[in-house]
Amino acid sequence: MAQRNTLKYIILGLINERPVTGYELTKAFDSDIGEFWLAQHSQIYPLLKRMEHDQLITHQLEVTGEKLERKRYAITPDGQQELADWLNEPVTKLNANKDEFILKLYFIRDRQDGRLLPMLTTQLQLHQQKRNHLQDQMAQKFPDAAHIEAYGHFLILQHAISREQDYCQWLTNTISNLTA
Amino acid sequence: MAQRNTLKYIILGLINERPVTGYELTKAFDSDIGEFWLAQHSQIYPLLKRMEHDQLITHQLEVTGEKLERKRYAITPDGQQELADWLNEPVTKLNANKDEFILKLYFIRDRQDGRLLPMLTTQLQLHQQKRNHLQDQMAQKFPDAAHIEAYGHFLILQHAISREQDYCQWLTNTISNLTA
DNA sequence: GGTATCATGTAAATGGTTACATGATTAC
DNA sequence: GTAATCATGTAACCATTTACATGATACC
Repeated sequence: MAQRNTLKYIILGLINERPVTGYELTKAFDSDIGEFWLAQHSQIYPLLKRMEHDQLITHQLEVTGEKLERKRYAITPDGQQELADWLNEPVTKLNANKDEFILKLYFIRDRQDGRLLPMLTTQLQLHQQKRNHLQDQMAQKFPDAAHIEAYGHFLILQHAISREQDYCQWLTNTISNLTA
Repeated sequence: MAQRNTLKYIILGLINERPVTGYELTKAFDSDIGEFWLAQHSQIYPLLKRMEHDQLITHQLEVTGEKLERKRYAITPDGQQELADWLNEPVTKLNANKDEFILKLYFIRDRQDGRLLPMLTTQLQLHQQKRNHLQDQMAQKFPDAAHIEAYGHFLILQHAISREQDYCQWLTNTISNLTA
């Protein structure tokens, strides 16, 4: 055995909403879900093939214009079962969230270290950008707070914003503490 | 090319503080740094061998009791250079922080979905435990707020606590919003 | 004497990234 | 016509996990 194929479940979840192409799946990781998982098309296409072989999904060919083909994948009953099993299986442990900036910080022992301030300010910019982006997404996708369709999507967006807010706050506090 | 070997730099950073054994390195991922990166001994021992071959580290044999040997690794000038280069190289992008619970949540569309509440409460327990653990660590490792030696270590612990605090807050709010 | 921990390795399998590769369609 | 985007794939390489394997030492 080796690692658990989480990507498979993400793909099942996305296809379960509506039939999609590999290209559309790839795009999904640029936004939304990309906050919490990443995947390139080179990982997605072969996995789709394998999942079809395992009868979790099927595809139909579509043609755009003269020749350009695309495969639109739909979920099978087996696929739906596997998705449901995954959703019902409780998450019993938290995995480390990998953060290269934090790792570097760990090795800065001295409060006076000249690298500290530039590291912190660069990082603050990145997280502020991300926070702004997420807030734009929220405004765009959930303009009406009273009528929320995709509730889970709303929740994770809210969580991501809160997380970035907290990250910025910590960085800001640390910077002002250093420069005081 | 493929993935960037971040573990190498973590190991260099740890060995740079003081000479350590593979066993001690493995233990380091159970606490402290384990918040932000994980590694098993099966990954560490071969990498140590490779790093020694690349002349980033060297080792000396120590013997405990009659026979039990251990290799205590020290950093070389090349290793120190490589560590410094890594630390100086700015972190210009944020990577997705993988969170399986959040992914599952994404696929729950309906606010009335019966799976929602148990998922949230289980997750709250996990994050509360983690927060408590981190607060214990803080009290233990940094009892005197005025005299902080390992400043980076202090900062990342502070950050981890703040992050878990925020996670718990979001879960608590979401739960009370659901049950209202 | 037994159990937990110290201590170091290897093997097999899979996950994931980067690069290579090709061609069609759309919009300017 | 040309650049951006749509669309799908493969190859090579490395990271990471899980399992297999062995023996010593410390503590009760």
